[in-house]
Amino acid sequence: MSSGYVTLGQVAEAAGVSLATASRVLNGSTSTRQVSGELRERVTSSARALGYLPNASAQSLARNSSSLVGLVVHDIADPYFSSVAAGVTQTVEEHGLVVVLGTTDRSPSKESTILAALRSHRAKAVVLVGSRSTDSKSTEALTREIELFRRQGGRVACVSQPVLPADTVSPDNHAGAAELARSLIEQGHRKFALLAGPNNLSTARERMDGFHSALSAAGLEPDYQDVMHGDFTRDGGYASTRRLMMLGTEATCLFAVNDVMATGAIAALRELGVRVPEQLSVAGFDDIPTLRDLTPSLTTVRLPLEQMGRQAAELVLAREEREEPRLIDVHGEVLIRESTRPPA
Amino acid sequence: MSSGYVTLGQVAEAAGVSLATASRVLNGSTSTRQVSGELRERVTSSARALGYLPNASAQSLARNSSSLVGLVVHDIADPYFSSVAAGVTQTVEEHGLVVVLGTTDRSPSKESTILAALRSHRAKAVVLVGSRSTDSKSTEALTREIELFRRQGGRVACVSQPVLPADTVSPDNHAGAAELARSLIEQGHRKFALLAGPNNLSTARERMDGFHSALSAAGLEPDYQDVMHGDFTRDGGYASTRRLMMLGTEATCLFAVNDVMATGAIAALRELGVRVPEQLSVAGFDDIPTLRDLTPSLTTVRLPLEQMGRQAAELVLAREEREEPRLIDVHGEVLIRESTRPPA
DNA sequence: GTTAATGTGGGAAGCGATTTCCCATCGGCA
DNA sequence: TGCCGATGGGAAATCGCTTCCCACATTAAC
Repeated sequence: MSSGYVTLGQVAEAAGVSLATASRVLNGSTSTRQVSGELRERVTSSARALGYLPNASAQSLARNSSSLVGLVVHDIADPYFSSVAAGVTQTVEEHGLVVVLGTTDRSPSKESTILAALRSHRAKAVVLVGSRSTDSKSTEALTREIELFRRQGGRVACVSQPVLPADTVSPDNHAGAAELARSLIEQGHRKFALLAGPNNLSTARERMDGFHSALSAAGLEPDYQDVMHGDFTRDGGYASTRRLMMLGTEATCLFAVNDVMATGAIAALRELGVRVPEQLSVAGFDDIPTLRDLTPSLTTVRLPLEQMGRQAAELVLAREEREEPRLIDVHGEVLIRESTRPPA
Repeated sequence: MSSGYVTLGQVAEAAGVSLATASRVLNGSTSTRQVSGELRERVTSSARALGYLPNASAQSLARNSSSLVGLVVHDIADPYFSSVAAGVTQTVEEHGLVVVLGTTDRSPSKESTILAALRSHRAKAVVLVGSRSTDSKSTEALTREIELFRRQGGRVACVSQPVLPADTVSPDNHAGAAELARSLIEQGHRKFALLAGPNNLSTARERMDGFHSALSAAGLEPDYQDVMHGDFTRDGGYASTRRLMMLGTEATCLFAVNDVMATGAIAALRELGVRVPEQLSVAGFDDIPTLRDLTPSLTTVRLPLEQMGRQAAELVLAREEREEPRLIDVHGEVLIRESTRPPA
């Protein structure tokens, strides 16, 4: 009573039935087994009376599977990840399961560690959010970890990274960036500066590629001197932009591969006395909800982040056990707002 | 091999020792027991060779305690919570533990559900973030849940809510809001409009009270017609502000009890053609990192959100088992920025 | 009126660790 | 040489729950 736990055995005893029966009742009749109504009632009521709460560890051990679902992000404070995380969390909780949050800090080794922990807990599934480095070196350990995870019956889904043979919710970065580029060209821009991401991240590269291909299609040669590599963070965007401006550029429009970097860029430009969009247009990607109130409002490519999280979770929690890894394509909608305008 | 798990038994067998010995080695010698160096080596190496990974459920069952630490927030997409969450997560992971994320959606019943799940998993501790309703009705079940949780040996810490008898990291909302009010008065403001939070949330009320008390101290009577109640969300702030302006106000400064609502307020004012700060000053509270790049930059009270998360986690993970619930006071620093200026 | 089919409850064997005893062995010391 | 206290290792009991399998009963089928 004071420090004790109520066990199934105690419930069974109180109800005057065997452990097996009590278990059956509380599990809503395992498979086709039936329990008479009267016993069922006795068990449930004494369980309630005793305040019985099953020991999840014991259940996991016996069932060899837990009610845990992993959610792996790089940085939960980053609004991109927190938006997706919100979707994942909602869905997982709706299914009566529990979210285990792991943050990688963008380190592949940490990611492997997290996956191992999930494996150790016999997690039911895991949703990997954000793009990973694609160079085989650092992916190797991760891939093996994932392989082990699914060998245990765990399901895996990715958001924004069709790297692994797993269900994936993938925004069409290439098309979105290309469409954005076309809109900017249409506005009259001819020379662009680019705030790229780390080159080994698929997401970053896809957005760059999409942007480039649209430029090429329009007969424009991107000026590679105006490409700065950032790290997807606000401060990275800020620093890269300062560097870019110090070096000097003739670009009339700056495309940052995500909104967070674009935010840093605008901050840097303001400090340097460069007015946006009058002197330099700025465009981003993602349409981060928290950043929608920036001034000037960001021209960007909208991604339904929260919904993507929900879809990934659904994918991984779906009863159906399909062979083919599913790929859900997400369309990004170009939003022309205040931060871009036709060049002077 | 193909679908199997490696158990401690297999490791022991491979090393030619008993289960007990293998367990002792892998746990770094339980209590004062020593294992000879040679055996120790044999065990660790065959564990590594076999790719042994302990079954966390089995460990939890045997030890009656898991490596899980709960993190409960209202809405992980809200930058306030994601900032604190980042701090908590960092610290928990540094300790080699695993974070279980629960989102309440601001519903007390969901919160109880989460706590029960944590109890069921024998979580080591839980960090509750964000203020809860203080009316006893909805707190009752939660309090009981918490009581049960700690009876099981679980530790509890709260961030920003010294409601329960638990370790708490609490910003000094009253003092911060008062200091902010004094600064605004010093700027020359005499009539204020207030975007309050839900009245039953301690955080919201403390900030209101602090603000009011500073006004009174300055001989100013707050005009209660200009108090709008919001819900801590951006859209709530937006809607309340529209309502406020429709009703008309003579205030020269609008104080929103958090940055998120202030953001909504600024958006509404812009739509209404009211210039900030020229026509109306706006101040917030929290200094949300993601919102620092707003234009105009927000006058606010800075709270070290991430650090608060870290502290709460430290509190709950500290080895020392102190009797008195600890209370860590966090000072909020007033930051006068662009969104407020002396009235015309 | 047997035999077979079905429906229900209980017994007991795991699940994979931890941990408590208990025993064997090895020195040390008288 | 003999006894005793350490010391290191193993057998086995748990932890709380699920589930296979058997027993008994009731009813259906012939």
